[in-house]
Amino acid sequence: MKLNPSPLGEAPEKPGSLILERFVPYRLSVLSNTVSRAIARIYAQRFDLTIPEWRVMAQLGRHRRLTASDIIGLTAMDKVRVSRAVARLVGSRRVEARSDTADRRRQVLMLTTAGRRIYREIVPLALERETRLLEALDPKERKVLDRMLAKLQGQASALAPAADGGAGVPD
Amino acid sequence: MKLNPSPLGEAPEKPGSLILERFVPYRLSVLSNTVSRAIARIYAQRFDLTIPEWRVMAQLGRHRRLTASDIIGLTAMDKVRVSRAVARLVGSRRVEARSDTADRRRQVLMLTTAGRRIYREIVPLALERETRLLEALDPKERKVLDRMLAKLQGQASALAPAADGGAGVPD
DNA sequence: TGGATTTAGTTTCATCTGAAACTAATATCT
DNA sequence: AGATATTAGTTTCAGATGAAACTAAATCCA
Repeated sequence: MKLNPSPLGEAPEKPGSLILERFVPYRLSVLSNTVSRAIARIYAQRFDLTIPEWRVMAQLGRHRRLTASDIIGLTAMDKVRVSRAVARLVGSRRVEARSDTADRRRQVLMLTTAGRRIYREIVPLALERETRLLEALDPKERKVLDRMLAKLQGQASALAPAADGGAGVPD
Repeated sequence: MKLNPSPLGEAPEKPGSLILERFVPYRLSVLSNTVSRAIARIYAQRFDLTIPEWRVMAQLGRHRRLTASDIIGLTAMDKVRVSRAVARLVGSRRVEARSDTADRRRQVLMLTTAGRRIYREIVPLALERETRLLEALDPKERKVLDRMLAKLQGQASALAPAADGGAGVPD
């Protein structure tokens, strides 16, 4: 492994040349994968949960009753993923789906008792992982990170072509 | 879209509760996906390249001649991905693979003339995307981001269980 | 030397993904 | 009301993915 000095602000080797190891989109991807993988392992091993399932549970843990559409809006997942995650969670009796009498296309989702128990078990594990990750930073850096994540997400969504909700083209 | 104030450093709603939208691993994942997607679109549409293929080309663009193992070491991709990316690149005549006479398990890879032409075409596009993404930050923030990415990657690798080679434990 | 181990890279297999097509129900328009 | 358009959610299909098994070549070691 060789060190890779010369950060973003510094002069790159040659302007107009590309060094993957310093390319921010690449680094973000590698970091995000490493982190996700570490976390997914907990969910999968101990609870037989995928990340999309966990995201659904996390939202239901906070909001009590939501439709699939609500969850799509809240989690940046597409409807296929949500649909599948919900199906599995219903299958494993962690989520209950009641079809809404007012609008029978919709289903109102809630954690079951078992689901809630698992949710309460996972939350501290997840928070602990996050804490350990952020231990690498000092408190000031953590605040900066927070702000930067927000800014970058905004910029990235702006660059992204028409994908999810976003500001996209209205029709 | 609703605003999501109350950053990392701030008091969370309730200590011990988890708000996905503020959970750093989640935010990293969403951000990385948004960015990757925006970039992948360029590669795919204009050049019929996947991200793994682009990463291979990027390394060959810089290092001229590499084996698949070298690329694995350089890109945080596993050997399956590299193998497949290389196979496709050879198929599309963008990379040439010469089996190494000294060690016939190995193949030395290099960009073909066509590969190099495409590489030179992509580099400025990729850099331009990165620049636009980072426009959201001021120069100071960019430097901080660079440092943080490095720190977080280090920490994440440490947390990650035995996965890839990585910097792992030096032994 | 020759068997056991390691290394380089490929293939298999069982999932995961998402775009697009689809179904069912509601809302809108005339 | 009845046709048309939207919305909620599911299914299909064609890849992408990675762990594990596999092949082939090189290295180790007794």
